[in-house]
Amino acid sequence: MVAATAVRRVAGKEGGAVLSDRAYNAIAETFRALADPTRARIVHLLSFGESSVNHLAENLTVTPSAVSHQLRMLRQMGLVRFRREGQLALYALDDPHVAILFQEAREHVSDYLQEGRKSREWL
Amino acid sequence: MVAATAVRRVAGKEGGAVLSDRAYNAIAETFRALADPTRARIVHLLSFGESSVNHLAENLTVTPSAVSHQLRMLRQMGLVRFRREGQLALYALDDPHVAILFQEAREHVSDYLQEGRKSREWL
DNA sequence: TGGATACCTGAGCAGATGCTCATGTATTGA
DNA sequence: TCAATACATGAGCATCTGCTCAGGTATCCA
Repeated sequence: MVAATAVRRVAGKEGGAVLSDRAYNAIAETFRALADPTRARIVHLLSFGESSVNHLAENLTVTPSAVSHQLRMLRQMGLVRFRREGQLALYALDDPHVAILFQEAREHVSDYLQEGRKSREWL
Repeated sequence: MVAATAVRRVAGKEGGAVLSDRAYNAIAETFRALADPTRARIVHLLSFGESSVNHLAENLTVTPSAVSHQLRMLRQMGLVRFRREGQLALYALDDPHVAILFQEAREHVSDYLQEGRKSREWL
């Protein structure tokens, strides 16, 4: 019963309240969108600006088909939006939180590795 | 070739550089740790303070075994740490980035739903 | 109109995931 | 020492994921 008092104060509005199942599902879904190396790379590339499907595919060394599938998922999860320009489909990040999430995870990984639990030569 | 110039400037240190495969894998792994409703709830509960396995299990309405399995994963991924106190294993978040990540995802979901693309009665 | 380019999408498959069940280990108190 | 409590963990299974492959749609240009 260690954190019981904190957990039990189901406060009003923002703050220390336990959320609904639906909220946790939506939050987990957001993380799931970024929980794959290919999608993480897509999001990172898009943080530099909008990009076409083939351009992403070339940079990621994966087939345009695979990228298209992943972009569809990212679209459905509300992380990216796209517009057409001629034959091109130009994708971009949908809101600032997405880039912040990526940056925050990157810093967590950096801190984690700095504690000497793993090698760090890739940073 | 829309975002090509931005992508190509493989800047020094922090900034607009493309990361290594290992970096993207580690970042994706961090998101994967939070990409399940049960684990998202565990992390949210732990953001209020440390907690025992059984206490988490009761609050999440899942078996202690399932919680223990998930905690093991969160431990291996560096999101939580634990200490023993008698028979209890008390778990806590390992670094501030974890709580920030959760909060940022929560805000993303909130913004996303505010745009009227889905219902919002759970917030 | 017809071909080329750019992208989308359904089917299917190998591998990963999250749970339950059964069992093992560590700490406490009688 | 022995039972009880609190966790940990391996095995097994239903389900999900991410990819490839094959085909489909939309736009441009000759």
